[in-house]
Amino acid sequence: MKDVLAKIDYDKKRRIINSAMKEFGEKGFDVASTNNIVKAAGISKGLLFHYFPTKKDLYDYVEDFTFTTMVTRMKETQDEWDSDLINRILQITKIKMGVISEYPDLYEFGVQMYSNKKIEDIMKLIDKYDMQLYTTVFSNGIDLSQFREGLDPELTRATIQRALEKKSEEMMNLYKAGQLDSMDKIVDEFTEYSKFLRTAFYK
Amino acid sequence: MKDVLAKIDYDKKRRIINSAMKEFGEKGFDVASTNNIVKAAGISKGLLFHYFPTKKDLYDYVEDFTFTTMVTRMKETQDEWDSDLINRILQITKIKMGVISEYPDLYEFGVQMYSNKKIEDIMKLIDKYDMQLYTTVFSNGIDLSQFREGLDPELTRATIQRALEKKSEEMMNLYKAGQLDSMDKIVDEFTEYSKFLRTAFYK
DNA sequence: ATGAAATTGACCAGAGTGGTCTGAAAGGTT
DNA sequence: AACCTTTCAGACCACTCTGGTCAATTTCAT
Repeated sequence: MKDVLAKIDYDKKRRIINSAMKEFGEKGFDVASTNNIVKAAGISKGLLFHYFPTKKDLYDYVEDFTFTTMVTRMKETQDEWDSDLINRILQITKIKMGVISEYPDLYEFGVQMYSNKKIEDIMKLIDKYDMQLYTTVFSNGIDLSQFREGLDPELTRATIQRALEKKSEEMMNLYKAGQLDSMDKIVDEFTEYSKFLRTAFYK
Repeated sequence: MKDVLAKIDYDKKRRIINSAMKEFGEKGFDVASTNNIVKAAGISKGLLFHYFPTKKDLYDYVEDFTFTTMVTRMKETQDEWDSDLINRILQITKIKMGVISEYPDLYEFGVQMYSNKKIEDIMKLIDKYDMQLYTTVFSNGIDLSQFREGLDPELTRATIQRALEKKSEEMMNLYKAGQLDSMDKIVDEFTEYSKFLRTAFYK
């Protein structure tokens, strides 16, 4: 499998991965149909099973690909991470956007992946892919002394994070509904909104 | 259909509705299996199709039931709605919790319902069930003059709403994962968190 | 021209589908 | 008890779709 897989044309591989992510992400492993995947990817059924002997092999490959991609992208920028919470969230959001614009269904696939697993299995994955650091990406190394006096720093941190995450979900929904032309607009509005949060919470 | 339906034993009806909500909510109309529904409801296939001539009839009934339940519950408390944003959100959250504890899968079914429909069809439903008021439940009749000077009132409103919604999602996930024993705990922690938001945003 | 690699899609057995139908059980009325 | 109606069961049906196979064709480097 591996040897035959290494030689695939890059675009074809991307098409297969994207189609598989979408189908698995929408329906989960059992209900996902290989027929739909090959149709969406524009290849024949025989070819898919030439590359991936079984449906499960395809799923495992996509899962590994998803983790590896996210971890790699985050590691690349790790030494530039800001200690200011809002800047940090902006950095991570930009990374997410970058990945999503290349693999539009990676995120939904990731969500589906998590929701179908027991907590212990998720722990194993986090361990396997060296993601410990990223589970605390919004708290580790963050400077909490910038917030206004009289506000509990940890609650302030949590609130800023919640507000920005919800905002980003709202924007992503608009984008998916086709009511937002470019991803850059998301980052722009995001930056604008974070100014308000600074006046509300920062010294 | 209607005449035969009116006579069903209440518990049996509730079992059928809950099973149908769960199956439709998880898998959507096409993939949902009537076999699974009857199995979960503990009735025979013949009986289900005695009450609901087709799968579509069952789906329509559950959809109507979901809307009607939500609207009714909200209308009941409408005249007590608070003009204070945080109190209003607390009120609505309690209503939601009440419904969910009676029909655990109603909420997921509702989400699924929306996600499979075009915007225009959703508009029709909102119209049909007289839900216009509830689409603006967190902005209509809210007193924005209580917020601190120097903070944009609309952005403040949106931020409080985002923070509390995200918080409630976090709690619901804990509850679904079995890490939270009672729904009351959710309301308690919710109330506690809202104190912080008051010190941060209110005069 | 030749051999190897990539690619196709008709095909398979099996599982599962929504829905039907015969008839058993339960309950009410006389 | 006898009879009728309503409620319920589950085997059964025709049909669709599944993951996976494989012989045949195309592509391509040599």
